[in-house]
Amino acid sequence: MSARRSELTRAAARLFAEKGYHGTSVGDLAKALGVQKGSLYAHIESKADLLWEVASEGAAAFHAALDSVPEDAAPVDRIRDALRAHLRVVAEQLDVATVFVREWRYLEGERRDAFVAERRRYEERFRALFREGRELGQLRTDLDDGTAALLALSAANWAYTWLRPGSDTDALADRFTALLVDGMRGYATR
Amino acid sequence: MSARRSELTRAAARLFAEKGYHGTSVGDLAKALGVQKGSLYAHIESKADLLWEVASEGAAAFHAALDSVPEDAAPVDRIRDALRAHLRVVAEQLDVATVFVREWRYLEGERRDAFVAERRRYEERFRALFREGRELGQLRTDLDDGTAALLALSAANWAYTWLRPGSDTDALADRFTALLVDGMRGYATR
DNA sequence: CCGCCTTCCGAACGATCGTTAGCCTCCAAG
DNA sequence: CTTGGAGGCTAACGATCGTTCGGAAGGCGG
Repeated sequence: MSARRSELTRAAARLFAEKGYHGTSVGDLAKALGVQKGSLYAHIESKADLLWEVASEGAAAFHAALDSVPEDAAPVDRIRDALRAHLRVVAEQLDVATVFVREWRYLEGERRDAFVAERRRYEERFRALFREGRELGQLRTDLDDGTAALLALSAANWAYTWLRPGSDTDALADRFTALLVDGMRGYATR
Repeated sequence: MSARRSELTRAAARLFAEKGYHGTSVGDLAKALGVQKGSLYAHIESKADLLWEVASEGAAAFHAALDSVPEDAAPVDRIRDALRAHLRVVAEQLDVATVFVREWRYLEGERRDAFVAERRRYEERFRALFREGRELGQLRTDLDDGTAALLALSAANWAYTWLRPGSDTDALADRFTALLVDGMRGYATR
């Protein structure tokens, strides 16, 4: 992919995140590149292509982040690492993450279906961390792991609204993990 | 406000939630009422009025929900009640809640400023529950109440994406609260 | 019965939308 | 030296956007 084309994708991510997909016109994208809007069609077939591309980039980034979590570590450590990895993606690729979380729903047809499947798969991988943690006995055996995963995923998915680039996302993820593990009333058990 | 006008506001909430503010045309709104689009201007001055109205309705609903939390109850109970109240609003007014959480950012000018102030005030009221819980000693004294509030608010604000009308929101809120209080590893202390 | 108010229609407004077309320029590979 | 592709231009397309306007029903209070 040409350098110009990459610039276009980056501009699309930024503008879609800032003004929304339907709030961003092809003219806006052209202006961001300093070009007439008709010229963009040397690079794309339609505006929808850009949304698909940015959304796919987001899916790839989050899956790659989860891939970095070691499979043989202790469950609590894996949960902490998964949260670290997720928040790092959000902070380092905020525009892409925003499109991944909020703007994907303007995808249409089979692209939408394909994206939803990838998104569901990501959340399922996340959920599995909690289920395995309970099954392996490192988390309380009566844990409601579905609720725990939902709570963690809520924090992860909501992060794009408040997380700013440059934040110490590892520390943030560790605070979330500590709270999830020990709670607000319990006392440290280690 | 006339009955017809209320119908229009409800249709706007539904369509803005389903297709987004910029993805909803005045023609779409007119079709929902079975009317020509020009006819809507007997009720409103602009499309932006409807967004403002729905967003304001959401702010009022969430603040009213927090008002229902008794001030003299124990901190943990107040947190549980606040979560219950919030999730109940989401489930019972899903469209309005969706606009309140996601579509408000297309407000412009002083309306946007006013909304942001109301939203910040709501989150601040929520945060105070955790801070007071720590200060009053019912939560661990070394609690990171900012992180705890962020976690709870994330769950609350993300709920519109998965919560369906008719869910048992009280039970849901109780599960969230139990997890926040006791954690995934701790054992019940009562 | 009159006049007003609400509600809607049908038509049109200018602006902007996403997209296409034909033409031009530049540069690198053959 | 030629040629072809990449990238950009200007102009225009039909569609749709949010909004305005004049007129006309219909009901309701005076």
